[in-house]
Amino acid sequence: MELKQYLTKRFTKRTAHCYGLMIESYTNQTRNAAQAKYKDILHYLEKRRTEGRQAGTLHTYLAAIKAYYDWLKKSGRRKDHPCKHLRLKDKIDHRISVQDLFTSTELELLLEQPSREINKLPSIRLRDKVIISLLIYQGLTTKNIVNLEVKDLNLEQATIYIKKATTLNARTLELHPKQIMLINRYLVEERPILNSKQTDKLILTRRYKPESGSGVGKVVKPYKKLFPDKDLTALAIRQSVIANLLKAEKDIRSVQVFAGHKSPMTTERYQQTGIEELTAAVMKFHPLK
DNA sequence: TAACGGGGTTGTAGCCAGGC
DNA sequence: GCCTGGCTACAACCCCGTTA
Repeated sequence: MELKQYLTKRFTKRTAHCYGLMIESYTNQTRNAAQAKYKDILHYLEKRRTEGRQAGTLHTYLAAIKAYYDWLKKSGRRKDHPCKHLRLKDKIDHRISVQDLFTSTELELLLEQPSREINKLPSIRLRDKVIISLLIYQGLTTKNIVNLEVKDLNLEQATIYIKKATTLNARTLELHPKQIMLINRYLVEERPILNSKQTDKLILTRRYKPESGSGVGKVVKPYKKLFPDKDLTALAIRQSVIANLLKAEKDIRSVQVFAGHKSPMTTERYQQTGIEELTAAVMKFHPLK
């Protein structure tokens, strides 16, 4: 069995692809990689570490390398596994940088900004506003937004159904009063023009196709200049919504359901005590060297 | 020809599950 | 309850094709 075939069989398409690239990088940079020893693998990882790779990335590289030697062993090309029990000491930082998040007032500001205007193409001004509203009121991920269908909306009951994603639970969320009219206008005025291919997806591109995901980031990008000290992304908006909700409600369980987190541990990462908040602010403006 | 979207590539971060 | 390993989604970037 060839390596590519082995990876595809063992992992998902995406992971197999990533691991394939990482293994290629490893074998290109390691002399006689197929017969490499424990110290050769450490040397390679150290090299990546000095290049500034984050702990999470190093763990991913090691997982790919382990898969490579699993394949060599399984296919009879090698008898031993040089790094089967290798564990990295690099710790992955799971903390959310709460000091870089946005307040509810700042987020509402996004919805009040004029939309980008592009000539000679179908208007997507309302579509962009709908996307912004789903980010700042429901804290959806890009994938959540892309997967939305018209039937997931219930404007009469002011709710929206968010489908289950790989790592997030399904949930039904309330729509903000400001969204009802906005979404209705999008459905009546813009979407019929964009929907020449008769798809059920809610968010469509000006090329008449369902939104693939890259467009969500592009909707957010023009507003980055409003917050020069922070990094405005779709993900940062979601994190802000969750953190603000936790701050206001202090009820982890309801915030967990809102965010779609499978584990309350994930939601807890967004919680921050006053001391931690203060420390974060000090570190941001007066970093200790 | 400019502007845009789509798709591929690459590196990073989020999330979950399981072990200790 | 914390830590770690593993998987995958996301963001940034780039290039190419399409459209006006």
